[in-house]
Amino acid sequence: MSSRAAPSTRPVSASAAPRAAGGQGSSTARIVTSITMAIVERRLAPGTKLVEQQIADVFSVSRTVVRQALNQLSRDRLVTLEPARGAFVATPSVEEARQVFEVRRMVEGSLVRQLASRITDVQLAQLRAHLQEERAAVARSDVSGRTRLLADFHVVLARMQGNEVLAELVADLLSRSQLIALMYQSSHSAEHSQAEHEEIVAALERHDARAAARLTEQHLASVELNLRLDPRAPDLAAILKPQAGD
Amino acid sequence: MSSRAAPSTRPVSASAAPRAAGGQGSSTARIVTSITMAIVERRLAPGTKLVEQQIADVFSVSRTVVRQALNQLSRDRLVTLEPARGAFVATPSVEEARQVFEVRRMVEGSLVRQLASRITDVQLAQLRAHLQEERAAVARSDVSGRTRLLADFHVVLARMQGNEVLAELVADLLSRSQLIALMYQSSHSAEHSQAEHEEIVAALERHDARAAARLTEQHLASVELNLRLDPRAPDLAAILKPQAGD
DNA sequence: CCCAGAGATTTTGTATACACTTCGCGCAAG
DNA sequence: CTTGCGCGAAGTGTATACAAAATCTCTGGG
Repeated sequence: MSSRAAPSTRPVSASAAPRAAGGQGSSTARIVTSITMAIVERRLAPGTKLVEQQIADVFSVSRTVVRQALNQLSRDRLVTLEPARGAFVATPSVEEARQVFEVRRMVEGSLVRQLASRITDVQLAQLRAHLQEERAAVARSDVSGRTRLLADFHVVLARMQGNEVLAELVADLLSRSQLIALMYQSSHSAEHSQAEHEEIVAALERHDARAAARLTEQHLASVELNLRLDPRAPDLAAILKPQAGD
Repeated sequence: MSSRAAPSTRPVSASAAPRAAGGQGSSTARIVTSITMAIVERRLAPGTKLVEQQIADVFSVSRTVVRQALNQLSRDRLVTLEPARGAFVATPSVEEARQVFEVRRMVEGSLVRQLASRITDVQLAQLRAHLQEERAAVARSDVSGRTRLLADFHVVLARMQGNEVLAELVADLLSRSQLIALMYQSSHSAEHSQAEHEEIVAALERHDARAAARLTEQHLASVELNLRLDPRAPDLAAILKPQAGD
């Protein structure tokens, strides 16, 4: 039984985690999950200060545990820790957003290119099932569901490569992407994203590596271009009016 | 001044860190650096148990701080945390080793391919300077110096893309690679690695993206193939005789 | 001689306490 | 009315204390 590297508590991406939000792992994992969910589901706006004692009260634990959780979250880039000042929900800069998407294009492009040749029928069936779920969520305007499914698509692809390190990397980039997406409110419609996913899967079915990679990179470029990455409005702007979106 | 994303205390790779090992950052960063160095310089064998109080005594701090450091190290995959059992120097499995190298081929391949077209003369000069240092270290059989330089080469390349997220990712994969390399003692000679670096830079000088990418992927494959990744000898073997190295 | 189990010891996990830094408010001077 | 200073409140950083878990040891039985 080749022992898995480490548990590492990655909450985001429901498909991977059998047990969902409520999590019953170690108390610190529970807090990490809760805060991650809160950020991704935009109940916690970027820039929000996270006071240790308040969080400790909410979860009925000591600050010790909360600090551990905040440390983990800072490694995930969902939270930034300012020495002696406290923890804040991260406010990724425009530059960081660009960089994250560039890395995603590189990683996911390569991933899909390789996957195209080796993908199995079972995996293709899995993908088609996932696409169906996406379509359903989009159809019934299930916002939080479709957001999760559209993100999970990428993690599902990563897992299919059978490379856990890669899957975790993609999951990591994805949680950051979600924070970015909600900060620079995307004009990219869910329908559009969903349609692009269909195209990628179609290319994979044809085992057309070149097309699959190109479509993936285009998809990510398209998502990025539809962010409001106005260079004149640095992160501050988003911080100053956090209530804008929802 | 686009604010950098986060400090994040990445000790490995000296070129990036102006201040070296002795580090005077926050006490927890100091410990992370020290332990990282110790692992990479193989003074701490894989599988070694890291007892919190012992470390606390060494650095004259409380366990609180040590625990933070161990948490960070576990996020870097240099240490694994077993609940209620303690922290151990990581013993990456053969499978994990393969996966890390696969991801590196994907990421660094893409990176070099892109870099080939946009690389500047100044950057090429930097690379040539780095190669010279490598040659010097190899020539004078400076083992720890050449190990560091050969690893840094990859981080230097990553930084040149001007993508901090990417650079950190590569640095991350690199520290894991170094742990892997020392666990599955490589038969890959430093001279060989160094020569391959020369070839990659030569391709970059010609702005030959295809060749540069191919050479990079070959280089990484070559490094991986020269590891003693004997499938019959799982991680346990290395755990059972932790005192071998030093 | 080997194995199993209860108690002692070590070590981790969590809570609490305290010092030091930062932030906000008020007060006084210009 | 504005501006600078200082004091008080709030919050973080670290140490210590205590409880729970695991490991080790020693003893008794098979």
